[in-house]
Amino acid sequence: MKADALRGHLDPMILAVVEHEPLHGYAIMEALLTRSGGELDLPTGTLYPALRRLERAGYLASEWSTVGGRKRRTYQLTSAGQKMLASGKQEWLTFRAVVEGVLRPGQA
Amino acid sequence: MKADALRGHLDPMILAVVEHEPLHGYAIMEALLTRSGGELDLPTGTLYPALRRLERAGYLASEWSTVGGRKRRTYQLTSAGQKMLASGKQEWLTFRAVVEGVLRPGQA
DNA sequence: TTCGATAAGTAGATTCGCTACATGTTGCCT
DNA sequence: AGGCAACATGTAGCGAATCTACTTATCGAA
Repeated sequence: MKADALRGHLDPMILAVVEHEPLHGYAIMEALLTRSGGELDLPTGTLYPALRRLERAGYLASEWSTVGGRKRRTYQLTSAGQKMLASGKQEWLTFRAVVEGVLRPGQA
Repeated sequence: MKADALRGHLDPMILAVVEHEPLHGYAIMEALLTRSGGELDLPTGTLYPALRRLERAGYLASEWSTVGGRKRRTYQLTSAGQKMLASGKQEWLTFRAVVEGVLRPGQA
């Protein structure tokens, strides 16, 4: 999968992963990897800045903790983040329809 | 639809539009608009540079003509472009599976 | 004769995912 | 004991592609 195919789609994906349970960065990476069937293996230089961006934008809130001697920053969805996620899901459906309307991927 | 959702997906869409008939830039814009149900209204500052990029990359070939006093540059798919389009369609399916695996857009 | 549609382009800004680097802990294997 | 994989977080700077805004030009209709 090409690098910048992700552009503009990563944010809702991150929000989706913490929708039902708060997770720390590393766990978010693992969740994305699992949910994508091993396809989405984000470099830390992508994920961590993205998380800070989402927090700065008010979609995530974070809290530090220490588990087994390791420091974790755990992120949870804010109510603004919930709205963002909902509209992100909707936008995805629109986007998918647009691409498939043009691409007609069923046809060889 | 957000601006950079398109990132990395525009190229195969352009190639798809000229798959069965060569078209000039303006007609490609219209075809994208039509096929996308009015959603994909590209600014010329996006489309024309993209076409030159695709030609430079060897996926499109162009030819000038004059129709009704207006100059047109008509683009057609090269054989490299055909391969690119085919793999682009395949990549789209992968990408869609990745996003939907993470997003689970059916769930509220 | 002005305006919308047709037609093609460039310059420059912005954004964000990437590579590469930096730091530190824990626990297993040899 | 030493080393290495996994766990955990982060920054600096690059590059590519889409965008806004602008330019130029023709044609037909109001």
